Amino acid sequence: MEYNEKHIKIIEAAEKLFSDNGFNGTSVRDIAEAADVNLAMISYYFGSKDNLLVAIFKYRGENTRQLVSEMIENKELSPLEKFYTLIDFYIDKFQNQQCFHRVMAREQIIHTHGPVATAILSVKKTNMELIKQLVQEGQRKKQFKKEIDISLMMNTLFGTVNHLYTTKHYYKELNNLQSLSDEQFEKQLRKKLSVYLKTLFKAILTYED
Amino acid sequence: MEYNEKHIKIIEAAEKLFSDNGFNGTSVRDIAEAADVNLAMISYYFGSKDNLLVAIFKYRGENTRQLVSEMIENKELSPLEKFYTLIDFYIDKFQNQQCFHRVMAREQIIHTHGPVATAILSVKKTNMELIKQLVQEGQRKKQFKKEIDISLMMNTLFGTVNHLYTTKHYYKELNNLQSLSDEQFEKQLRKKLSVYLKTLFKAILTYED
DNA sequence: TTGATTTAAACAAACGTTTAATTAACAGGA
DNA sequence: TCCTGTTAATTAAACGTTTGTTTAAATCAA
Repeated sequence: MEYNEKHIKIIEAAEKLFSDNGFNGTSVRDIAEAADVNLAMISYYFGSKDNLLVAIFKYRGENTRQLVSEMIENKELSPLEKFYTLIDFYIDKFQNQQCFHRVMAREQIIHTHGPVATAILSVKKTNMELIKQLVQEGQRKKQFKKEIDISLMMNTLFGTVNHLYTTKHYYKELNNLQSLSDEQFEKQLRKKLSVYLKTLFKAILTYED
Repeated sequence: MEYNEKHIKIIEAAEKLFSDNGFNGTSVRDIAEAADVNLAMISYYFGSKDNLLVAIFKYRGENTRQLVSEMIENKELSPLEKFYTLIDFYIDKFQNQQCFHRVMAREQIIHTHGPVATAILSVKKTNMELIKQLVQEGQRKKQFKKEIDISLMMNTLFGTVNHLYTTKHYYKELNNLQSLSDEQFEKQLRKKLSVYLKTLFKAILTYED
């Protein structure tokens, strides 16, 4: 699917509104106004509001694979270093596309079947494969431990990052960080999370119990 | 707030529908039909649909504190054993109240302010305090390591359990477990998650890097 | 008889989508 | 360069539903 400027304007406006108010909490009229296009253009371009949601997932789901797989095939880094890079990659992804990930976090709960679920599943499958490769490389080189449940481990990675970024307003409150500016807070959060996750995953990957 | 049978019938019907279709994806008429009450009774009892959502959070947020704090004050168990009990407690909670936790997972993303956010924050504060006590006890007894970011650690606990249970249909697919019956799957998931999290948190709490 | 509960009906507002008319873009032929 | 035929893009208006909430009458319990 090719998207022109107007498609993208609509997609990004919808993404922001879905993120703030949810899919059903956003009207097509809201989107049209935010994207500064006529109401009917949304049906004309995407067919329906549901299809627009699917378009958002397709639009955002394209680039990831190549980036991650290039990084994994990098010969310079040890498996653990690669994993550290992967962690920072996902943190950056959540940080830079917070609207999208909020939409995804909400919609993946409801859509167990249908086109949205299919789009999400395909991204998850890709992630799973790539991480599996990386873990197996680490195990071959005896740098990771033998018994690693990759699926649950991914759940911890995405679950932690996802939960933290989608509910960061609670994190801010619980840690009395309300005085920080948004930028300061985001910067600090990112740094802390990065250090924390690297320690955590070093333990998961190497700690024999 | 006192809830009679009819209140609870409405609350539980709403919880199930919100879980399946989202808050804005569920009409008051749907709820009335599912709860087998007249449409107007919902306004009569709760005032509005928004208040009904708040009522769900209050209804479910009541019991937790006492259960957890009794468990933490139990003198028989070591801090690590207590933490293991806590993990199983939360797994059971998510497993037994999946509808509620799906609603919560979705709504906590959107509600950054207002009565829903307040209700959620109060539950989180309680959890945080109790876990903090437990971690500090473990540190005093030299069984846990010194530097532990409790807030991020909680994020991992809730993030992992939450993400896994709210997106278990993807987990099932990704691990080719479609042939399992729902009961078998749930049973297996619970067991695996319990073992996994105990290993994981033993590492987080004791592993010095 | 009084006040709480329950009901069917009605309310205006908002919803996603479609329609039919209008404008813009652009091709090929003079 | 201009005219013309055709398709694509854009618009305001309207469509029929559905929405959350309210009303006013009816039923119930005490």
